[in-house]
Parts: sequence; C-alpha cells; structure tokens
Amino acid sequence: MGRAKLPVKRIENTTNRQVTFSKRRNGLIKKAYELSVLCDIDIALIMFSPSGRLSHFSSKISDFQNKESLLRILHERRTDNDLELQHAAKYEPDPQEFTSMEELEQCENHLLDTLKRVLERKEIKES
Amino acid sequence: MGRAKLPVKRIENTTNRQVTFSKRRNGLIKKAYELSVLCDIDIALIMFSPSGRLSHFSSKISDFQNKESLLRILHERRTDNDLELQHAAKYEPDPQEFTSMEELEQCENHLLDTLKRVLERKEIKES
DNA sequence: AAGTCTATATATAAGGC
DNA sequence: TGCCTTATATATAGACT
Repeated sequence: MGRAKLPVKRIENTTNRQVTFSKRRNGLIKKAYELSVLCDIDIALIMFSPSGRLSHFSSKISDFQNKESLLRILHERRTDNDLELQHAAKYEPDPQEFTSMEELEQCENHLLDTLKRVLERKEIKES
Repeated sequence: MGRAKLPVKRIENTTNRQVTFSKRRNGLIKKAYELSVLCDIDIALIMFSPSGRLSHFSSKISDFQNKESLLRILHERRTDNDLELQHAAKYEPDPQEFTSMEELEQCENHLLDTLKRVLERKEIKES
C-alpha cells in the first residue's frame, strides 16, 4: 500500500525491512486489538523482529479457574517465582519490544495461558 | 472501515459480531502472513472465536537445534506421541478453525516452540 | 455461515525531517 | 531510528444473496 505496490516477498534492504517491520507491526497490533474488543475474544500475537527481538500483543485473559498441571510443570523448571497467570496481559497503546526480564516473563505467562487452554480443549475432546 | 465508521467497542449483536470476526480474522491473518514474508520473521497468532473455537496462524519456524527441556516436560504430560516441533506450521491460504485433534496438536506444538524460544531468551539474559 | 458488491475508512510506501 | 506527510493500496461495514 502507499505510493507503490509492494510485492509480498522478502525485503532485501535491511533498513527498509526494519522500517516496514516497525510500521506493519504497529498496524497488526492495532488490528488485533480492535478485533479483540469488537468481537470480545482473546488473542495472542507473538513476533520475532528481524533483529531477533521479541514483540507481542495479547488481549486480556479474564478467567482462570484451575492453574494446575502446566504450572506445576513450569515450576519444575523455574523455581524463582510463581507469578504465572497473574498478569492479565493487556493492550499496550505504545507497542514496544521486550528488553527486560519482566516483559519476557509476561509473554511467557501468556503463552502458558494459551497453551493451557489448548491442552484443556484437547482434554475435552479426548474425554 | 467501510460504509460507516465502527467505534472500537464490543459488537452486541451476535450475528454482526460473528460476521465481523470472520472478516477481520481473515484480514489479520493476511497481514500477519505478509509481515512474516516481507520481514522474514516468525509470527504466531492465536485467537479464540466468539463461539469459543480456536483459530491460529503461524509462519514457518525454520530452525530447531536442541529440542530438550520443554519437550521432556511435555512428554511427562503427553505420552501418546512425540511429534512436537516436527510440523513447521505454515500459512493456511484458506484460514479455518480448529475442529480436529490434529489441528489442536499443531497449535500446541507451535505454542511450545514459541515458549521454548522465550525461555531460551530468558536464559541468555540470566547468564 | 459464507460470498458479492461498493462506498468509505484505514494502512502504508516513499520521501522528507 | 523515529516521526511527519500524502498519494495510493487495502480492508471492511452494510446490504444483499
């Protein structure tokens, strides 16, 4: 879009690729945010930027009844804290990339939330 | 967009909400696909539709060197197969919702992939 | 629930700061 | 790198099927 039509293929120029990433990442997050609000759904969006850093967006997750199996599993791996599932990740009006450990943990938490839901869904199907 | 400007708030009419979800979900997946190709990055997009079903998109994940910790962890939970990380999830030109166990497992796999990368990143920061 | 149409709202490629 | 501007490309709301 814009002044010229851009073919959907890898942008070879590094600078242009970074610029396009920044612009489109923001657009994508905005769209995801709107969809989550308009349709009242949960969305998780995870991206690894060209420079290797992690960006994410996740709409609010409202309800958690039983934080069992997956959390126990995680605790086997990480004994330093038990904050899992506490932060209901929310939309960041000013999207940014992760640079701090705290941010990484928030993303991890949301991934675990989502994974947990997938596993629960599987269990429903299996039973 | 379209004929009228839609305020970003929950669409109360169930039918309209479903229709908007279908349309915007496709748009969002297309945007995510384009971003992944243009900028050569990995993206995972997970949504729970208003009806509670799961939709997802994930760009290809190309490299996996050591599938250790998280996979061992998963195996404690699921002993029925060890297909994790095998399917490099790809763009689905005809986006669809998950209804089968196989699709759920693909999504689970991708979530585990992403989670694994987040954990690895944390380890790098911690060390 | 899923596709078509089309007027209008948005997103964004280039370019400039 | 990030923030404007603006011409153009896309996305999509509403109506209809």
